[in-house]
Amino acid sequence: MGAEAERTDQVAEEWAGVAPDAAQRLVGAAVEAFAERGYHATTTRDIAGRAGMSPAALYIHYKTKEELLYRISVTGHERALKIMSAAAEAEGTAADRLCRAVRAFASWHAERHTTARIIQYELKALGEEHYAEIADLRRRTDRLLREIIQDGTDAGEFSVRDVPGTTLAVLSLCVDVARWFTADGKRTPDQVGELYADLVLGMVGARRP
Amino acid sequence: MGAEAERTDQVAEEWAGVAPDAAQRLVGAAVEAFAERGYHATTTRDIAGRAGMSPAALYIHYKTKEELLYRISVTGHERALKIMSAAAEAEGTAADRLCRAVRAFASWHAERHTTARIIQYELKALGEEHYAEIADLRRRTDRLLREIIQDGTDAGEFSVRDVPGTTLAVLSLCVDVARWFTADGKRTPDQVGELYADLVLGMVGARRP
DNA sequence: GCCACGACTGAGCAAGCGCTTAGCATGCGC
DNA sequence: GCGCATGCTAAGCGCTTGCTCAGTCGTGGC
Repeated sequence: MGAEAERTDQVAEEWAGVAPDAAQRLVGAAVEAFAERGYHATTTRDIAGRAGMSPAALYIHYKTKEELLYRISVTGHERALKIMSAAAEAEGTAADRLCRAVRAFASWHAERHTTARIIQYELKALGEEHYAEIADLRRRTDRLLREIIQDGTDAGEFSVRDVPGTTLAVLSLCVDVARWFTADGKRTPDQVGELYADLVLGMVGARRP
Repeated sequence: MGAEAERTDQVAEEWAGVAPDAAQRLVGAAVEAFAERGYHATTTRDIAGRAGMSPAALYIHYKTKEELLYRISVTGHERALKIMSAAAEAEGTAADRLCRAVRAFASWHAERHTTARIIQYELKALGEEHYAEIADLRRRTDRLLREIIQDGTDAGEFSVRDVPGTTLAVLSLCVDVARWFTADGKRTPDQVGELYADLVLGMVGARRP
């Protein structure tokens, strides 16, 4: 199986919950097209074509092209938030939780770099109300990470001068994986997660031995 | 003077070398428009309008809309490379040079976040030949940073397990400043540079006291 | 005074955009 | 067998896009 088909399979799996089948194929096609060319450079004809349908079919399942972006954005942000909250609520020291959080968050941005690229770099293309909803999900993700870093700092595990600034930097580092990661690069998503967890522990002054 | 006019002034200053005046106003207008809405969402009418000219005037000074992006991209990448090479060639320990490099590189991405946003996030909109030229400038920037980190690791100043991976992460961290930085935020570009230099020294296991 | 020339505009072209509409198959309840 | 909802397509509408071109304006050389 070639890299192309593999990715298509992965995209399909990611949207397995969407029904009916045509709607699922459309959202999968949109993810691929948006990630490849950007939202504004993607045409509704392109999306429909990739899904094997006529341009008009798109509008039976989605009101506008922006709604497709919004659905992708909500699903992606919810998944990212879930990953972060799973790590935040885990047992263990702050260093354990930070390590888990960064490893999972960074490797998700590598593994699902197509979806991640869209949700991180096409925010401005969302409508105003949709943007506000997404911004709330983003704030919640940020707060979870900040709390871990604050906990570690309070407990003396970390040595961090600027907790909000460091939180911002760690999030930014993980998010930007979606920009540079490619499936044919020399690192697997897991390796990226490992590397990043190690680097971030260094950033907060709690490098593991 | 309002924030709007201030930014316009800064943009004008950045492109002060471009002649004639109309070409300079056009490239400044393009920087603002591309950074605000993205390349594909910006129309040539918008650029010309911001420069106080008719749509046709653009084509006297630039062959296509893509040429404007290319000029912005070359200038921006050359400036970023110059910043990196100044730090790389400086006197001092590897930690000194890394600190300088990150401080200058990150704060440039904050200070000139409009230009930086374009050159970092609109690469795919470049034509093939133009892209190849830009990719070369990027590789040179990467190499300079990697050499600093390699030097520090060889000298025992740093403790880095994966030099190319860490280089990628540091560059990614600095570059992504352009995505989240806004002039009305609570951090100045210099403060971002200071914070990031400190965090990166931690990443390489050489945190200053 | 007049011409040549570069800078610029108003009008507009061909192509492509997001999206709509009318109509056609298919499959279900009865 | 029939009516009808559903999922889809072919055609195309109104508009915007990047870009062009004929012509106007202001200016410097002679």
